[in-house]
Amino acid sequence: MIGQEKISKEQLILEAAEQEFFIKGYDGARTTSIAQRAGVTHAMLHYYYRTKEQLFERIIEKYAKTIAETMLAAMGNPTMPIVERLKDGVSAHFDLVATNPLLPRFFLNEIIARPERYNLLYDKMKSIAGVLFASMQCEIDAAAERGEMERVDIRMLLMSIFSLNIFPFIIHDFAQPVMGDLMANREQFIQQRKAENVEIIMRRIKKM
Amino acid sequence: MIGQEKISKEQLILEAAEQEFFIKGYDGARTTSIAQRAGVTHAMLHYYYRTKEQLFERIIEKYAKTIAETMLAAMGNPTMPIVERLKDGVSAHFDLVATNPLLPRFFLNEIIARPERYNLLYDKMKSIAGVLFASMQCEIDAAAERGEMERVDIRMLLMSIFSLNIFPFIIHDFAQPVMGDLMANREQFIQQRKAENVEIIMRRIKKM
DNA sequence: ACCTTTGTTAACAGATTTGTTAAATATAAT
DNA sequence: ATTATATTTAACAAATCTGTTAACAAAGGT
Repeated sequence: MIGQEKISKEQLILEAAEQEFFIKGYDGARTTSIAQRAGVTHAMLHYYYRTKEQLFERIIEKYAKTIAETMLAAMGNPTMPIVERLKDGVSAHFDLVATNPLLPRFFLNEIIARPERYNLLYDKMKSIAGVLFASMQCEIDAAAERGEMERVDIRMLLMSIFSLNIFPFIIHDFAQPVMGDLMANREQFIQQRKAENVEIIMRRIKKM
Repeated sequence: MIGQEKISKEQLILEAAEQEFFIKGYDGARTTSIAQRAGVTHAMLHYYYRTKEQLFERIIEKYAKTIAETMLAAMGNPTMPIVERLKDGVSAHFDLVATNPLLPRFFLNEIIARPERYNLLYDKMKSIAGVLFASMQCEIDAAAERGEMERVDIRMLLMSIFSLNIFPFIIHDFAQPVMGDLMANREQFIQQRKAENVEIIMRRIKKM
């Protein structure tokens, strides 16, 4: 059989689980349904991954790095001057979110449903965020002093960036039917939305 | 017993179900857990509400109007001039979201997990939105023509408003630990966040 | 006091779902 | 070819969860 790509069943199950978990969450997902989606019996799922829990953890592990990188991307390139850096951050963060559009909602839901599970993640984030926030705030204050931008709280600004970049993907399927032609072409809409978010943040920090 | 408020068990169950469904979603919620939270046996839950499904629908019914009103509030007061109207809309929408901070995430999740359930809601929204969008866009274009504001797409602007007003409540519990003192006082943070969102939207539409 | 309606409990039944096991088949190594 | 190892299937076991039922208790009206 020429050109017949052979993907292992183990891999098929993992991909099916991803789709199922992302849409229905841990509680809503069924091992039998995941197996069915992967085209195998559910005994196979347990053979490769033992339990639903372990299968889930595999997926969490797989995406933990993606999430961390995405959030870091919003901080932009540290070598740039702060205004450009923020512009770059908005754009880079948006692109990464767009690459995994279902990930934020999935992850937030799981964290809210079982917060104790993610204590390690928290501690890591807290220490990293503390340092980053401080240094960026310092740069902002200096730039504000020079009249290059408004003095803003970096935490508020990042919350705005996350809101603007993530939420449109969360409501995407809900909003599409009521938005007329605006979201008809997905690629086009995403580009427009990115430009809009950059514009909003740039106007927010522009000295007036 | 003076001052001893007596709340019916029927009501206690409904309130417990609300909390449970809001946090864990339909699939994650357990009728036994809801009953336990309400301080009754789970047979009582079935006695009053027959099935988990019907109990869930009661809650959906209860909040459907709230959701519709909240979204409409973002359109502001139609008698105001458009710039003030938008400012009023951001503020009013934020306040309503803040009143039911768990509602948006809950509702979006349920709609995404079972879209077929909400077809009536969709049709109603589509017809209402179509008219409202058209009239607001008309006002914006007229104001832009007079140089009072930037010409923007009302649908993009509303998506920005929804994003900024809703997302902070979705990530609230997740963000709090990493934000230092910023979110320590909830009331204060909410006021700051509202002011920030108004500022962002006003800067977005300001003529430059 | 008596009867009716409503509320409450405990025990249980049925369905669903996760997970196991043992036997059968295929694959690879020696 | 033979052995060992990996994969696959079907049947089953155990746990969980939803929903029912029958017996019992409380409240309210006549």
